[in-house]
Amino acid sequence: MCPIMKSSASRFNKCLYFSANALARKVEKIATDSWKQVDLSPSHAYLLLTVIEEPGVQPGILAAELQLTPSTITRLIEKLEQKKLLVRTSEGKLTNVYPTPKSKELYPKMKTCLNDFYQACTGVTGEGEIKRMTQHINKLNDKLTG
Amino acid sequence: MCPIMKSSASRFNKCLYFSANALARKVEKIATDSWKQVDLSPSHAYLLLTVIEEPGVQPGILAAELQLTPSTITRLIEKLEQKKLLVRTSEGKLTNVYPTPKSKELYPKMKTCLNDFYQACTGVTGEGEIKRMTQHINKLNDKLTG
DNA sequence: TCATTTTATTTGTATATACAAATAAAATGA
DNA sequence: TCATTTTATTTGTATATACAAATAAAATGA
Repeated sequence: MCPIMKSSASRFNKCLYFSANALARKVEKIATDSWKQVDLSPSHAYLLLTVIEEPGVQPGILAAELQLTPSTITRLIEKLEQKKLLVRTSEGKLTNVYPTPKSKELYPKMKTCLNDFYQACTGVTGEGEIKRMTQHINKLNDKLTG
Repeated sequence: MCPIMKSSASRFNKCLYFSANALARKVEKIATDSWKQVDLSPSHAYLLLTVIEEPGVQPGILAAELQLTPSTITRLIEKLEQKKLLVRTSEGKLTNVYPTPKSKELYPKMKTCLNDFYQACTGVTGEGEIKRMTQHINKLNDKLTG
């Protein structure tokens, strides 16, 4: 590869498929590092945060908020239940998810992780650019969902 | 959820982790649809395209160009070998990957898929915005790579 | 009121990808 | 020149996620 090329340069760097995937993987890695202190993967962490902040939230709501499918939400909840970080109660077809004392105890540390992640991102290119970027991506997301 | 909220709106829509992942999954889905005509997943398709255009390319080069790890490249190659779409030859520690007649025959159809994907993306928000977006993402990717 | 449809969740299974370790060849340098 | 280090690739295993089907409860409407 030509040494002047930056890392994203390739036959496909014009292609949104590559750019979007590469970005997601890199951000995933930064997030994974940030959440290591509490021994949670990013998606488990965000789900748990949501449950702590909205006790009793239902899986369907979690799916909508985290933009994941219901089946993925079920799998994440199962794992966190095993770790005694949350509990499920069922009534009819509805399920409510609640934090446990253990996870509530973890909450301040999780806030720190969230902040660490944000710092790690803004450290690379500056707060303004990350915010703008995130907004742009959100707007595109909305259009692609439409 | 407040009905005025757009789909990306949630407690975390300020978070690059969510935005980047959600975008990647949506783009992945559009790409998957585009490549269905040739019965290939997007990553298999892009790898195969690269091999057809650079016969003899080595796995390490593919990893760099497609921004995937070498182990993922090996796995993709194995699958495409099974489908008789490419072959590997080894000499010492180096491996060369070549297209087969079958894959060369597929090439024009693949070009069509590539174009379909591009049309599907630009159809949503316009060609200019997709190009700008992709460039911005690439720039951020480069910074995150260090 | 009860058959039908819709909604919420879970289960079975598959795909995409990565990390760490293994393998094996090539390059290096004392 | 040969022991050590580096490089390229593969293998074993794990994680994140989705789709389709199953389940089961609730809502609907004739």
